[in-house]
Amino acid sequence: MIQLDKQYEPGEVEKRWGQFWQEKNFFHADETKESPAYSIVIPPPNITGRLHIGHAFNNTLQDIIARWKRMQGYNTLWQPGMDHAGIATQNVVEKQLHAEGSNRQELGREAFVERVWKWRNESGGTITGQLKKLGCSLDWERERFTMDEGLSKAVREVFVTLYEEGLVYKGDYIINWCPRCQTALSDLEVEHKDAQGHLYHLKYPFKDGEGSLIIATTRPETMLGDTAVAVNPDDERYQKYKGKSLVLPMLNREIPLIEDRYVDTSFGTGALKVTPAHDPNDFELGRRHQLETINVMNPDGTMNSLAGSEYEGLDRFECRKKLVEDLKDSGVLVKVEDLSHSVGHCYRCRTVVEPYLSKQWFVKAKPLAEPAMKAVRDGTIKIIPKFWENTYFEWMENIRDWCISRQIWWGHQIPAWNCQSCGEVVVARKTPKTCSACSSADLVQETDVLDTWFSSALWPFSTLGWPEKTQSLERFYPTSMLCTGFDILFFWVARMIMMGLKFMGEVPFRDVYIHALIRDAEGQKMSKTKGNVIDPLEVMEQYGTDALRFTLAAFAAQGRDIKLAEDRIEGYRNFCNKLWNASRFVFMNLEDYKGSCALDEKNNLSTADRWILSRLNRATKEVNEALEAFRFNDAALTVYKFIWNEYCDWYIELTKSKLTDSGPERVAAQNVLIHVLNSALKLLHPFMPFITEEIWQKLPQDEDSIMVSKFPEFQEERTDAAVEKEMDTVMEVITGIRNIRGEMNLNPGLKLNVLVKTSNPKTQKTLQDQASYIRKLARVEQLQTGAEIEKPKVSASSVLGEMDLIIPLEGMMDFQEERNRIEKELKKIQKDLIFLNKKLSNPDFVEKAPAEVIEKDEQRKTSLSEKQVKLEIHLKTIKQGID
RNA sequence: GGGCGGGUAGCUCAGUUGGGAGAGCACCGGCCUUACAAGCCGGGGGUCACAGGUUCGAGCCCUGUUCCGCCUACCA
Repeated sequence: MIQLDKQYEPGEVEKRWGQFWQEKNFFHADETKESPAYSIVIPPPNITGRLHIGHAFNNTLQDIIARWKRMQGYNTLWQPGMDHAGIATQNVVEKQLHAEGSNRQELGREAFVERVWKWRNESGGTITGQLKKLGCSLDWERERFTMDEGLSKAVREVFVTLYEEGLVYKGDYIINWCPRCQTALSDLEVEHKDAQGHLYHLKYPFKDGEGSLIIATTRPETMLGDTAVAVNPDDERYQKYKGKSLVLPMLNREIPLIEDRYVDTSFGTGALKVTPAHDPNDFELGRRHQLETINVMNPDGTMNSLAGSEYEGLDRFECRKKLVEDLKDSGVLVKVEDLSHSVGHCYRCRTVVEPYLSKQWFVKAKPLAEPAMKAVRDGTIKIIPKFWENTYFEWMENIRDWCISRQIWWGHQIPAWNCQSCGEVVVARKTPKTCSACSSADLVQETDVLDTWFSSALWPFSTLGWPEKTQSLERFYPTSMLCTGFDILFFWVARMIMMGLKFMGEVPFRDVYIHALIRDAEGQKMSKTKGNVIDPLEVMEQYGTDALRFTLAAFAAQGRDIKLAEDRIEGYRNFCNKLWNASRFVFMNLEDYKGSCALDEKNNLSTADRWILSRLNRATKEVNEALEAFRFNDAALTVYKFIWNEYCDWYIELTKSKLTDSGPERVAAQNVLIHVLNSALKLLHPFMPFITEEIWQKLPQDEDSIMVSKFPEFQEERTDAAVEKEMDTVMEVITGIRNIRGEMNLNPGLKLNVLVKTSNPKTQKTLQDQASYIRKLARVEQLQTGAEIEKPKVSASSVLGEMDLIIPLEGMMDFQEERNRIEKELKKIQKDLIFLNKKLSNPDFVEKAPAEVIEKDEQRKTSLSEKQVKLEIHLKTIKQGID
């Protein structure tokens, strides 16, 4: 006989089954298998990453779907892998070097990249092990890395093709520059934060010495790169200065006054200093007016020689400080205003980003965005919840070219070579030996690498072997669903759609499930600096992985952020224990069990048996439907309620009386106990893989693992509405008795005699047939039913629909207590009746409401009235008892 | 500036076609009833942010107000 401990201990169990699944290779998807495929690619975590609660959430949801689909018989692939995370990883290794008193420049590019690989092989990807701990059924055999040879080949193929089609170009533009990381960033990689700054008003004198203009700026240090002042041609105030020149203070450079309708006459003074090398709008202005561009900063954010000898070498913010002092001293600074404005920061290191003119590579986005929008518009791709589609369209419609070059060393080096002889740029799939224009061998490869998101954009097909025509690609592309947070909707999802359509001619996935962000109990975003992070690994240690997973699923209602509170996790840990102990009970009653767990319909199934089977069937339907629609919380809650509130609270209690007998009823109960437990475990398995496997393996069955067993399916014919109704009656009586017991403060151990008066012969029969249940669960000695029952004077009673529940309490009646109870009930009824009467006497309602609604209310009114009458009579006798 | 999401029990949140609101935790009372005290039984608790509107009927649909959160934007 199988015995379980009194408490479920997750630690050892999780380790054991985690290993078992992998040894058995159950996570592997076979591309040669013909059964219908279901595929998901993991959002590749950074190799620098450690599992945080967001990962845990994201991957739990994917695993739920993967395990569910696998059990449904789909050839299920969940593709694992990691992202090389260019800037983040480079930062990590540079920090190490710094600690050693070295830096990457000292090491040189080749040695540095080698060092990063070494780091990655040794300590990169700790998250892989953590995902395994979480129970993720990823096909580890297929693990990919964005810097792998195959994926690098895909990157080159895509880059070169786009270049050949003119969709990749190189040029001088203002980009977002991080002076700390010393690289360009895409628009998306800049985080805008509101900051309290200053608006400096500066006086620029006219060259002819007659008067001056006041301009306003938030970044005074950029004035050193000014090459014009602009006003709006319609601005009356400045008409008279047309065609004049000004003198740039401090540097005494002559700059023209230009006119452009871009200038907002209502902001500041209506006069705008123009710095084409340090502001995107000024850059455009400069282009329109053929202005000189003067870049006054070094890549590290210090001022260069063009800023003048006074400022050269100073950091941009030091420069600002000194310059403002100097401007004040020389009378140029007219006034300083406070101004709150938004300032861009590097998303990797939080340094204030500098708009910076430099030569970069770009992807032309518009032509790629058009089909990507269409795919969502026509429903080829479904975004769930749907409201994210709006966000997607809005961004796509205003999409700008994507800056893809990064001035770092860790990443895919751009496959472009500059000919040192003739200046030709050679872009090629294979490293060229000679210049395509002049045949010189003097080629130097572009030093920049590609944005990490460039390779991520290819993930759904590059991981499957593209550009080779592999069977995996054939089998698993397009993938079925993508599960991710909204924070990377543009970074990643949109770009995958663009690239997938461009290079595969087909969308990369059908369903995109966008989940919410996990916050702390106060709704704050979790962050290390705030110290409010919940570490999933600690939670798993403390409460068990299954409890964490279930909590996350139960919280995953669509469209709302998740405030994670620890007591919820504890609650679901208790659920594990509940399930464990229910199973313990089942095993304790199997010592003589010989049958198979297959359900023989011809067995003498009791009412309770048939009831729980019917309920199981309903739960099964709901779970499948909920998962189909990615309503994880509904699915989780359905299983939870079924197991706890139906199987445990009622069915197990009901079987106890059957199990004490020997004979067919005991065997039937055993069969049903096992069958329902088995099915419930399967329903729960996607959410709680470990505990379900542990219990399931002990059940009599001959399959290898619950994770490859068949997921329950709804069977119409298993639904038994009649028996559910019967059980409802029984449960109603039991609850009614318990209620009286509780409210009358009767000892729970006290056996009671109970009378149920009802004129409905069917109900009478039900109660008589199921009397043993009522006796056992409500602690009843004698149960008498009939139409002509005389109510003893000293008794408590309540009205349950068509039944009068009467409990004689001679010698132990607390009349006052009973009176309170009845009056409370009557009060409620009166309130309801007033409401119903009002409603039903409203001619509009009777005239316009659907017949079934009126019917329902009429019935309610009738039964309430009857109940009222009965209770009033009862109350009268109670009052006599008091007197 | 524009857009989106949200305000439901003390707390965290469900509520899928509009027909008088649910869960978990917390709280109160009673139980070691031979699976489970991480449990069992019973109970109290809500002008569904506010104000209008549509409707016989609104937590749900429409308008406005307000508070919170997020995304987005080149006003120097």
